[in-house]
Amino acid sequence: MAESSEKSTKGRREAQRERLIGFAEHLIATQGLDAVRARELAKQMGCAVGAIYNLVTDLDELVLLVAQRTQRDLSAYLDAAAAGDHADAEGLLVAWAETYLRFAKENRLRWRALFEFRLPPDTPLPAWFVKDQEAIFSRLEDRLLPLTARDTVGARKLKARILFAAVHGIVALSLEEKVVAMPIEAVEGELAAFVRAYLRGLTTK
Amino acid sequence: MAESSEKSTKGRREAQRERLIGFAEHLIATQGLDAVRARELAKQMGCAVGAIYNLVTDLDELVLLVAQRTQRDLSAYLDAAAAGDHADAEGLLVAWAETYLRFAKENRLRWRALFEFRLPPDTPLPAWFVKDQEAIFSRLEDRLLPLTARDTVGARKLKARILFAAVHGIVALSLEEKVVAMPIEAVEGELAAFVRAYLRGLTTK
DNA sequence: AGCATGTTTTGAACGCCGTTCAAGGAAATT
DNA sequence: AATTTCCTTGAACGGCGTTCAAAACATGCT
Repeated sequence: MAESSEKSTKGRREAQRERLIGFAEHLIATQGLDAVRARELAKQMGCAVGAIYNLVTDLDELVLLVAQRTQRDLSAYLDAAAAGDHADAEGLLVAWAETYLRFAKENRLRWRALFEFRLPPDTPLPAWFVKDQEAIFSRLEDRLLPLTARDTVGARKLKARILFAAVHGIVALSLEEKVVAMPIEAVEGELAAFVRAYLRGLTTK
Repeated sequence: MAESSEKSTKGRREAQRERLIGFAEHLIATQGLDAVRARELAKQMGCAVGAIYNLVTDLDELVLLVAQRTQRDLSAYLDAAAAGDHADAEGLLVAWAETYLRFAKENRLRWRALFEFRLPPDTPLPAWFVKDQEAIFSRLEDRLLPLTARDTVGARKLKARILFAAVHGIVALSLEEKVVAMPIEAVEGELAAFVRAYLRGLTTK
């Protein structure tokens, strides 16, 4: 009957899993990565600690699932920014950089968790996680195309990632306050200039 | 008599502190930040757990002290790179970027710890830590001077930090393997081009 | 020398943590 | 109804950072 309340037992399990991810997401968003603790989650779920390990193998897996959601939210931000009109490819790339900064600012703890989590050494990122990441970068590659027309596909892929990494570095060090004298307000004013300068340098040989 | 073995009790305390920092540094260098554990340090020091808290208020403080050493080592790398001869300011800035990458590669865990540690929220970085950091950036500022002659001091300070942050982001994402398809070897080949492109873009209005 | 005073060292204990697992309960299958 | 399969429970395990009463040591004084 009611399809959203119980359904098959398999569907119920899946629903519980979603609920768990939601709680973890909320904990991360409000208190940071370290707040994801088994006993707290159990309390919120209304179950015993052990039950969590039926929905998820690890707390690490849970964190990764939240990270996936965060990546998707970021993707949505970028899509929204792309919807506006931009004179040229550079305009959109600049807008994306500023969108990234805004996303990080507005979702600080969740965004931070994206780079803070560690999976056991030599464990590669799972394929489902990488897939969402590719989606983000493929956008960048497309927009870099007009500016790097003479590059191979591989070289362009790399340049897209380098541009992202550079912008990320700027955003990260500014928000993390690990490096002094990089106040966020000042960076907001300079980020566009940075991207423009790099792109200008890319094209002027 | 023997001045290096005991001296005043105050000096002994200081020596023990150095020894402790050394062990912590070694743990970080070989096993990462999480390996800094009170009981393990006590074992290496040959004392009881509690004694550690006489030399250091926290494990956090200890980590910060190690971070300071790492910053200084990085400083030495940069100095060494500056000793070579470079045609122009750009040449040195490029060399520094590549030196930073090399430092991160050769001291991976220690370098990572520099950005991984967290002090309690709203705790500012201690002054003694900030001081060593300034030393690193002031170099950059000096070299950026010819390229940003028309900027105010503040604007140049910011640009120096932005350049560092950008390079750091590229190095970090490549070494952390959180973003796929940024293999270190490929980045090694592109980092100089990135810095050159940015600097070229900076000067060509 | 003995005693009193201050300082340092000790390690058991506290309150957390992630994770496991024997036991009991519920649901599905026969 | 009986049986098998699955899920849930929560005490228990080993580990963590940190504390603190008591013991050991050092120092100064008579």
